[in-house]
Amino acid sequence: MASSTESNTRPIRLADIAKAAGVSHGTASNVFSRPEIVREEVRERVKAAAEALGYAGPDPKGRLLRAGKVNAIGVATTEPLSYFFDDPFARAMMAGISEACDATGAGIALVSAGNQEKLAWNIQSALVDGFILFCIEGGSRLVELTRERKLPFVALELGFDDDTVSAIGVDNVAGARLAARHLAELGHRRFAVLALPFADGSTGLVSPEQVRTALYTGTRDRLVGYFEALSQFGVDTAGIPVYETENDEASTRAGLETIFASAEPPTAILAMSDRIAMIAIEWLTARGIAVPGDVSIVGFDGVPDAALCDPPLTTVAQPIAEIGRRAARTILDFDGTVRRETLGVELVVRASSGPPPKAV
Amino acid sequence: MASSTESNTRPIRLADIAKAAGVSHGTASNVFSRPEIVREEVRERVKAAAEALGYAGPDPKGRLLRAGKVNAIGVATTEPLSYFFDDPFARAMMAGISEACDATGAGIALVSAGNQEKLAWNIQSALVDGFILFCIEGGSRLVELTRERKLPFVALELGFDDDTVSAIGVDNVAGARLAARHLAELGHRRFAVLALPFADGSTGLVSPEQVRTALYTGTRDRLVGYFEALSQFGVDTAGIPVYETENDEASTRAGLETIFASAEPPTAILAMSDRIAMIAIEWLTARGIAVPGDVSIVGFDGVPDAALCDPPLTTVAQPIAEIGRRAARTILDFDGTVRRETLGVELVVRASSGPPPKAV
DNA sequence: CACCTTTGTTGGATCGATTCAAATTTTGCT
DNA sequence: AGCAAAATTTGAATCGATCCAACAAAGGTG
Repeated sequence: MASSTESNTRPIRLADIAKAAGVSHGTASNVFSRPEIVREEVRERVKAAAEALGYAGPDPKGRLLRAGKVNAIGVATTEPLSYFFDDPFARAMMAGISEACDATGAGIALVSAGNQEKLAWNIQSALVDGFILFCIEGGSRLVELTRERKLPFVALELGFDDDTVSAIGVDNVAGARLAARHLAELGHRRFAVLALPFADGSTGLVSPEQVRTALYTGTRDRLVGYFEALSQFGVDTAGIPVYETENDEASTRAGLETIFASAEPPTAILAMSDRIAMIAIEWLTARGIAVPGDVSIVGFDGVPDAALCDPPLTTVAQPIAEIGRRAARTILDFDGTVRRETLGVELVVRASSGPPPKAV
Repeated sequence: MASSTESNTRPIRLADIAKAAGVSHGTASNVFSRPEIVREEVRERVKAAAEALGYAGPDPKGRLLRAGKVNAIGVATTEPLSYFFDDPFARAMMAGISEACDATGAGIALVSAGNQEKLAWNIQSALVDGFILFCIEGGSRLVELTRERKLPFVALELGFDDDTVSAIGVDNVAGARLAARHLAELGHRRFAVLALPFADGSTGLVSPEQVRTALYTGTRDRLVGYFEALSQFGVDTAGIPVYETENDEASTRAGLETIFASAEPPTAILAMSDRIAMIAIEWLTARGIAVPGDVSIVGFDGVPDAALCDPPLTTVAQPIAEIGRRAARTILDFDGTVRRETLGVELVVRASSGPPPKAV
């Protein structure tokens, strides 16, 4: 019940204290923004007036309009807000973004929403100097929405070929080659791929046609990398089942059901994300299929959790934090140019991959 | 090098398109904010003009000043920004906050900074409707800083006795009693406490004097709860070492060194956070001390990770997400009153606690 | 003492929108 | 056609600050 009596009085403005102190609003403003240029006696008088009236200091809302710069960068996704705190990949990325923001004193505004309509509104009304976009699914919509704000923005992962948008990602082809070569060198010849989305809203086994017309070229590139490397080992890539998941538990499990219903199940799984890989490990282990004894798995991303699961995951590690750092820098130091960066990846061999079982 | 030619032309304003379309700016504004009240013919004309000039839509910076509401809540801490994505407790809390924000379409602005000076500035200039404060260390400073903004704010964990600030926390005394009673009932009689900070910047063994003058009453209350319960079992609480940590690895390890240097080391450890407890488990295990065979440990908080460590941690679970949800609601539905809520906790028994070893 | 600096202060213009009472146009009806 | 009611449109006021050119006062110099 505190402060209910004074609740009808409207907040104190700078002009109010200027009047109270008997100075112009210009001087009053200076007292707060450049105190050194106003005479001490006056400065004290204004400060006293501010104190007496209970002035909260210059309202950033007012300052903002004049200054133009918000000094905050928006991070947007089509997922719910909690994605930023739950998903390991997002978290690692946010750590990198945080670091760059901490260094320059910029703030972070998280932008998302329950539904598409609100998302559009939230992007339109976000008070930020630029956006970093997490382009998971619905990435293209997100890009379109953001483009209309006419603010600098950068997409994480070069999701599409559109050269007009800044993007930071990794060399997916090279990374995928690394993963596939590793398994082939261990002796594997029967593979399955658990893929990320090629397009919005579809899941299931993927046809070459779908691959060719993939909306998400990152997914396609990884597949290309897998196949390139495997071809070099004489593997018939046409016979490899490629199951498109939504990078979640349900679709990954469905994919595994499909793949292992086969008469000749694979001895090695190429998973396009660590998330998928870890779900797969759990699924296989629960069914008594040994990893890597019976089936080897290689993930993609290199999230911190991957080192901690059982068995620890062999994976293609992206420099996630570095991507985040660069993305933030791109917005913070925006110079009007489109910037597309491709970073290198690294194969991290752990315990989820080994030679295929002897007897077939 | 895109768009370098047009970079010197200043952004299009609503007034520009009003002129171009030959209507007043009032009408132009209505086209965007209340399209239904303007005649279709005019509406189309204005939209066409906007399209032609490349207008990005009403600038939120301008709208904000008039509207007054930002529609975002600030979450502040004295830790670096990455704290929100690294710390399990913070993450669970943010998940609850996210949920409430998603539901109402509000945004989240993360506020922090590398140093104290920037922190002050960032709090003063954050564009938010209110704050949620993570009061770890330096909590009192954070509260003072925020209070000056004269915006609604709520402190997480009733860190201090100050009744003028809204706060949401748990019943620390009751929770601590639960933990201590559990261990006493298992037969333990020799205890040690790994505490959270009692005041800023101090660590080490704590004297009763320090406890009495504790800045953080949450820490004090937990200790009081521990001692109350143990006294009932005839344990001499005066002989229990209480080591103040900073809730991090270094100080916790130092505390363990101190505690286990004793001739009669404890058989049970009361840790005031899961973080501390998990660090302790790791430290003990690495030294060949079995948990719970040789030493039992009970944590506090109930972060998700606690269920996954080895052995799974017995702990006093706070309704973390619920606290977050309520905190967000408190800001979102602010009614001018001070609100202090105390939520219940629950003992979750897992494998880190068991009877003390037989032979002493 | 006139003149030039230096230092401080003033008040109008501006940032980009929304709002609302008043003015204007349309529509409906006889 | 005439007139009241309804539907649109206008333009000034406002939100809360910062910026800056112009001015005033004080200090220094020949």
